[in-house]
Amino acid sequence: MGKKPGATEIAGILRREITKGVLASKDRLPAERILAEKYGVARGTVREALNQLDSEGLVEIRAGSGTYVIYDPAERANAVISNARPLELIDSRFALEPHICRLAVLHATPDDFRKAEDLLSEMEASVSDPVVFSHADTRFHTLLAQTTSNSLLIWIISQINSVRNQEQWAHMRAITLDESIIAQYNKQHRQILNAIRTREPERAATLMKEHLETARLSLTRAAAT
Amino acid sequence: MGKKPGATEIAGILRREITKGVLASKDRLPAERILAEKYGVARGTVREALNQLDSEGLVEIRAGSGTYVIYDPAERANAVISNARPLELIDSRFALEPHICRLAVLHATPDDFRKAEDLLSEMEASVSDPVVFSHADTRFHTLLAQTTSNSLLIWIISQINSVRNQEQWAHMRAITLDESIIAQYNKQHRQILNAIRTREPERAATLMKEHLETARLSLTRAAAT
DNA sequence: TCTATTTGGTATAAGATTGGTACAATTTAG
DNA sequence: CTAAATTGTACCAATCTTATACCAAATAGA
Repeated sequence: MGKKPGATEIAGILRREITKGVLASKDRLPAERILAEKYGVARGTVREALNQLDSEGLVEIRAGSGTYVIYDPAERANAVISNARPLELIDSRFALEPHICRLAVLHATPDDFRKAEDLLSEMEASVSDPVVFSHADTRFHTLLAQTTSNSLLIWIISQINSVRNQEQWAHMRAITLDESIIAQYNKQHRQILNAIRTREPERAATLMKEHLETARLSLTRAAAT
Repeated sequence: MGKKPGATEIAGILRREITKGVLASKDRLPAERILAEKYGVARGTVREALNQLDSEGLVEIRAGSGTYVIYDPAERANAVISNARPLELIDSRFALEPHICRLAVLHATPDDFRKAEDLLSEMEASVSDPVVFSHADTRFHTLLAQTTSNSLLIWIISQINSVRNQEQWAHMRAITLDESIIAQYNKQHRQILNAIRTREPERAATLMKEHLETARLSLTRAAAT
């Protein structure tokens, strides 16, 4: 595996150890000569790696003293996303997606409807395949966000979707998505799309709320099992 | 599976590894010759794949050095948020905050009300100081999000609020926040808080919508000047 | 306090590694 | 069959790594 680590690789190794907490803040790293021997590279290479981390603000190099970790893991916002719980996710979607439907009514183009139809077809052909359905479902809700042309909303939805694509949620899909549930979702998706097509903002928003309520119920039901 | 990978397929493999975080930002990809051997293709094919990723902005190719991942979700977040336009921000808040009010009705504690009262007092004492008012206003809306106890919503609102604290928005405040507007905001804030206190979710949500509509109007009016 | 040790800072030159490019032969797709 | 893509090869230029030596700053111990 590790044939010939270079400065970038050394920096990557140390960066991961720092951000993962293996090397805590204020810790002193081993001396450059020690690190060089440990990773089997020249001292200049270790030096270059440490300078990269220094310019990133991860470590502080003090001449004659050593190299110290200076890193505040609290400002790491990504952890919030990774640790979001299912009901928190649903509540967030409850806040966002009905209004996204209202905005979609205002901005949806024929091209958007064509793409949405394709996704609905794909989902309707996948009632027995939760994995394929779930992927198309995510793209459908993403598409609705994209029709708003609001980059901030699109980004927020993409962040929320990144949660759903994580490994821990695969099990959630497996226990909540049976054929009858998927069939119900498909029906609701089509109703929502129709309401947007006929330019009924409040109806589209209400249908989306019902859709999310269905999802919330299937979640709590599964959790009770 | 491994039939005959072409340049597009190689690019797809690497793209997934990058976006899924297997290859983190600043990491160096294996040398073209290594990748060619790994995937069983010629170096030219790997080269084409890397050029695709380069034009997508996912990697940076440096002659004599290597190919480096430059895709960082966190940086993208900053870019999106920094470039958000005022009306996009209002629309996003329109999506989020009414429902946050509904959730606040369910979860608000006496301590939350006490903190909210403090902020209202601070804002009411700042009708002639847009800077102080605006700061307290941000904290008020943040507090509402915090009462939901939904870490995902709290994080989203904090991200949105980070926009409002930026320099370019100072000018926006200056031209939209005169004394009468601030007085109106204060009145609306108090109405919202009262609706939450009396546990009227829909009334709180409606009042929040009216509040945001007022903000939207003052924005468009200022933009027309 | 003074000294020895440890640590980072700098410089250098040779050699290894990497991407850049060109071209003809071959395979694949339409 | 034709056009495009892939392959295999060779060489070039840019960059990085190595190895060594010595200097300066900080630290630890007498």
